[in-house]
Amino acid sequence: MAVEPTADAGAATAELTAVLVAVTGDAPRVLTIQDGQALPSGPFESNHPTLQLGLRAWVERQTHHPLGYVEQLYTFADKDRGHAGARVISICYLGLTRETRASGARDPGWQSWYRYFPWEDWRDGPPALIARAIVPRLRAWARAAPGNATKRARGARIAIDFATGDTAWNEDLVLQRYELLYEAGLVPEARRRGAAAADSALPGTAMLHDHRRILATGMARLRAKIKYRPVVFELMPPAFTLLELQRAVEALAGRRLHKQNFRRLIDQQQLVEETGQMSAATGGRPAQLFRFRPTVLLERAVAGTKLPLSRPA
Amino acid sequence: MAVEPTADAGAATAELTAVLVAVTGDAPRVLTIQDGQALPSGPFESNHPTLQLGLRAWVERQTHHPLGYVEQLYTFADKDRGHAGARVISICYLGLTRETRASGARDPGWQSWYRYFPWEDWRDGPPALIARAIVPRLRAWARAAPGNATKRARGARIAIDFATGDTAWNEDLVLQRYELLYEAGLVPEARRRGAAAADSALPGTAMLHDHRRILATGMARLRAKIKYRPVVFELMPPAFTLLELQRAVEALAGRRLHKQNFRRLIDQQQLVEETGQMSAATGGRPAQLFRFRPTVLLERAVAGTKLPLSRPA
DNA sequence: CTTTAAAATACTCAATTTGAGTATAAAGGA
DNA sequence: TCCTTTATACTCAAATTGAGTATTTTAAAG
Repeated sequence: MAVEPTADAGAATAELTAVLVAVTGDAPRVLTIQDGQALPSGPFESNHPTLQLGLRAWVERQTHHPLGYVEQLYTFADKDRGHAGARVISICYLGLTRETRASGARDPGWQSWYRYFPWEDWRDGPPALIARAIVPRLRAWARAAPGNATKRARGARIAIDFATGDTAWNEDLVLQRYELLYEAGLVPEARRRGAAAADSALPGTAMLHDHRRILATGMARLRAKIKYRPVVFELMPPAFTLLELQRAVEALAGRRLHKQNFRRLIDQQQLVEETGQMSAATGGRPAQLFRFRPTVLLERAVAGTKLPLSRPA
Repeated sequence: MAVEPTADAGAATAELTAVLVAVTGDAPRVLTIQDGQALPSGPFESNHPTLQLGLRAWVERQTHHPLGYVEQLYTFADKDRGHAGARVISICYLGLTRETRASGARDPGWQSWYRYFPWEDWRDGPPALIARAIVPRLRAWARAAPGNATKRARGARIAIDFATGDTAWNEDLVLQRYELLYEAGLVPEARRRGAAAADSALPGTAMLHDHRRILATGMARLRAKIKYRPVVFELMPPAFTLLELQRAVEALAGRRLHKQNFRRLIDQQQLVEETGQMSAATGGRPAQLFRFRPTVLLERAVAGTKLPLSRPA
């Protein structure tokens, strides 16, 4: 077993793809190119010591944004990823960066990620399109399954992923939901492959190649992560109010939090400290401005930064 | 930004590396080659539709083991990974498989992972070598740091990773601990690079290339995962007693569990069902044999399969 | 100057979950 | 018959979690 790679057995081309996330106000943003149809990606240049540094340099050169937290997402090397012939290995990263408002001009590259996944935003309750468009079509697909076992299995997946049964909505299942819709032929990307022909389109913008799947992977990872690691920090400006922090988390998670409990947790964990300054109130009583405690940066590998995502509803 | 990859900008060679885990009795095993000095790896053959299928086929051909759960771990493409010249992209996977006892003959390829990380096994309390050998040397390294800020930062990392302060031992930090030892020059692998020269060796077998780091990554991932996903199942035989299940989890986590609470959780989550048969008792009162409920396989993407890893001590 | 809306802030409370026990039953071997 | 080993049944207190009420502070609208 195992072995020296022969000269060209594993020959391939490597490229980087990035899911760069920022939060502006209450919108979770992702950086796109080609009019919102693709994620930034490019060839992997081999003059960097590590992949991660290569990605950092590349992103910062392209976007002029400092990149806070970076994490590897997934590596795809599936056969028909568009390019025929030589296999392309695509190494995908998730990157978090501070609010983007460059200089007044809204950069069109930063899109709300709910543009691509409208069913993922439950901040104002269950999106109507789930009950109206998604579930009925998925049910039809389940009924059309070959055997009885398959029918049941599909039904169970629908119940779990879209909370139609007694289980509550689970915001982490972004990728599973996308894959379910893909298999059911409800997204246009599915048409290219062998899957069932795509029905009339569902709301939600498609992307080129498998970029929407990559975005789903990034969203799922980030949503899972904010529950036990203080990564939101990377998305916040140097000083912020607690409500702004809460709104940022809500934007990412796609659901509302209980304000009092959110604050209880935040100060139990001693993640922030007062700056002494107050915010230019945007309506009500002025709020204190906080900053992250410097030790958080070090401890970030550890503490259980659980966030009180509220339950069923 | 972004772009068509040019002809040879991202040229590279791809190889697969696998961390294959099994549990026999109370030993967590990992499949190795070259007399326990390396993880199985080989060139990535491009005639498979997806990476994962490629890995599966490759592993099953090499080891004649059916592969249960497979998950991508990490992709390395760092410059000086041994081979000079062309960059090698190494895509690493974690794979779980059933108990290995092929036919009586103990396969020497399956090694206890604590052979490589003796400080990670806390099942019989804190390993003596931590207090005796590791912490003193790490402290010396911290004292030798250039600035005061660096000294403090190193001290904090030691406290968190090796539970010297008031925080409890966190079994998930396998990778962080390895990297700390690496930076401190306490593992022989560090000698090759720029890091401080390795001291007289610490207990724990080293591996070739960066395979020990990859193993650490796999261990960390698996330890984190068993807490919220029912992946242990992939490691168990078709029928097993609850104690055997508990021992398997303990083997992976490297710590003891509270028996009664473990069982409470197991049946709250309805993960198993009785087979009706009893085990050939190994000493005491015979135990019932259980099997996993078939639905678990489907739901495995979901349920919070929390395991009661016991606290501080 | 009063009213109102938008927040911040301070508490309370019940239900669950968690960690850790004690007590008892069943089996086999010395 | 005693002893060891394991299974199994309960109990209990502490901590955590989810959800609520009540009160205060400010800016802006009327």
